[in-house]
Amino acid sequence: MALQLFDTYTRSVRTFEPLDPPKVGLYTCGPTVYDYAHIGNLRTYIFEDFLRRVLDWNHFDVKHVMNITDVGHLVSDADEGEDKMEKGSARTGKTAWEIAEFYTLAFKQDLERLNILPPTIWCRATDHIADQIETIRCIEANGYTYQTSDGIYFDTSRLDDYGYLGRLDIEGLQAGMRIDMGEKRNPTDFALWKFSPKDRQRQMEWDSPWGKGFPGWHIECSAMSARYLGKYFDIHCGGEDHITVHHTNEIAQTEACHHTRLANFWMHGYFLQLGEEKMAKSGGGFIRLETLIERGYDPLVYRFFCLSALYRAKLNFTWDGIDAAATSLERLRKAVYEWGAPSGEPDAGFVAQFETAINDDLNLPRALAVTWDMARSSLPAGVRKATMAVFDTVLGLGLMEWKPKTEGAVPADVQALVEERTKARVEKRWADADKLRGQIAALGYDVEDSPAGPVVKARK
RNA sequence: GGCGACGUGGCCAAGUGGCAAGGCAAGGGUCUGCAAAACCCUCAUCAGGGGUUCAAAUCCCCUCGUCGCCUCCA
Repeated sequence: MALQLFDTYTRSVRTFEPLDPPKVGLYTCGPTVYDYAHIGNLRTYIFEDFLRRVLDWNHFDVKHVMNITDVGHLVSDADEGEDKMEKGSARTGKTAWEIAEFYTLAFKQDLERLNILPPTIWCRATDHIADQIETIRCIEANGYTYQTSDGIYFDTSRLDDYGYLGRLDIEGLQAGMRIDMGEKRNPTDFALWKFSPKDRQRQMEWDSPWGKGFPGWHIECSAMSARYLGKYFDIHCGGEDHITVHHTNEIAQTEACHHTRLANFWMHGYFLQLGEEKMAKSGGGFIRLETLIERGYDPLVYRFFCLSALYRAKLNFTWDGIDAAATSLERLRKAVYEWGAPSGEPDAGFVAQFETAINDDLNLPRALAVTWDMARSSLPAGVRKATMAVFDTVLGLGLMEWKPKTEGAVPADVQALVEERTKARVEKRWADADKLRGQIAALGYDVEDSPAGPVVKARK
């Protein structure tokens, strides 16, 4: 079955065909590095990783570009020019550059812990100021800009199909406006270049044909994607929140400059819901991957959790849900481990079922169901293992490498009790054995009898 | 105020016109001295109402509920 993907631009599932086979250009909007990523952010990167792996599965040659936004997105279009980087700087006393570096490293560590494949190319906004200026000049030369007292703006009324991606109701937006227009001509207009405030020095500012300042929110993606992937490439991804503003404006910029709609496919990951509301950096409920680790979960439990829902549906985060994922993943890992070494060919039938699921717009929940069917099938263990090796190239759960944890040293007193109990069991003194198990439990250890002898485990 | 999405068993979640995947939990069972682990079995008519159809969780309408976007946001 050929790969089918949902395209937000056309609001339909389409057969994916590269523009220039077998090459595939993939651009995924990266983080703004002014704070840690929360697990809601990470859900989107996990989705993009599944996409990347499914493209690999289909033998495409993927060039994956991810940006790091290390220059201030403005707090709003109409404000005084304060941005999140400078704000973070004021909060912590570090320079904006140090903050960007710190959170970039933290972000990359999160990706690594989640088994997310690194992109082919990382690119930072501050390394591409010249490209951004060049793109703005191009837009200006084509007549889509105007200047106000605080910057150069994109005139969205000049594009007939502005807002098509988000199916924006421009008049409706006018009616229910919640934003301060400033000097903008249309509510949907946005800054391409902002001037530095006259009364103070910004940490991040550059010279430009329009004066000293810094780039607007959306221009970096148009500029950097064009540099690395060309004016029109295969797939552009991001979170669902990007549909109506960020990606809509990227498309506007690129249409104004290059006369293309930037990407052939537009794909969006949907939000992780925390109880009744989305997880937000402002407000409560900021859960990081680190938070899960502190609570004793393997980071891959979160990846597994994301696997249980479609990328195109919101997913409810609950601790019960995480527990369920932890238990489930543990069982799968143990089973795969106990199968021993792979032998023979992967089972063609199950591989075909798996492929049908993932090629159907990344239906990972169904792929996971196939995985369980396969795991519990009557195939020889070696074949199951060989088949799982193939599945895990997409699942990315590290199933082939996993080993049961070798228990840390058990305290001598516990060990002594365990040995005493073993002796009691050999002599069939059951009451004594149970009593000893109780004593061991009181010290915080569980003892389980296996054919190979007792297994002692520290209680969580 | 405008636009949009969603509402499936105790929980998470597939399925979008033809007898409701999967995981977790729960109950029962096999195994075990007893347990644990593992394995097996059982467990839903799809928010409510109306309509279209031979046939609807799946299409249309209404009601109720929840959420997202419109402001930096994955």
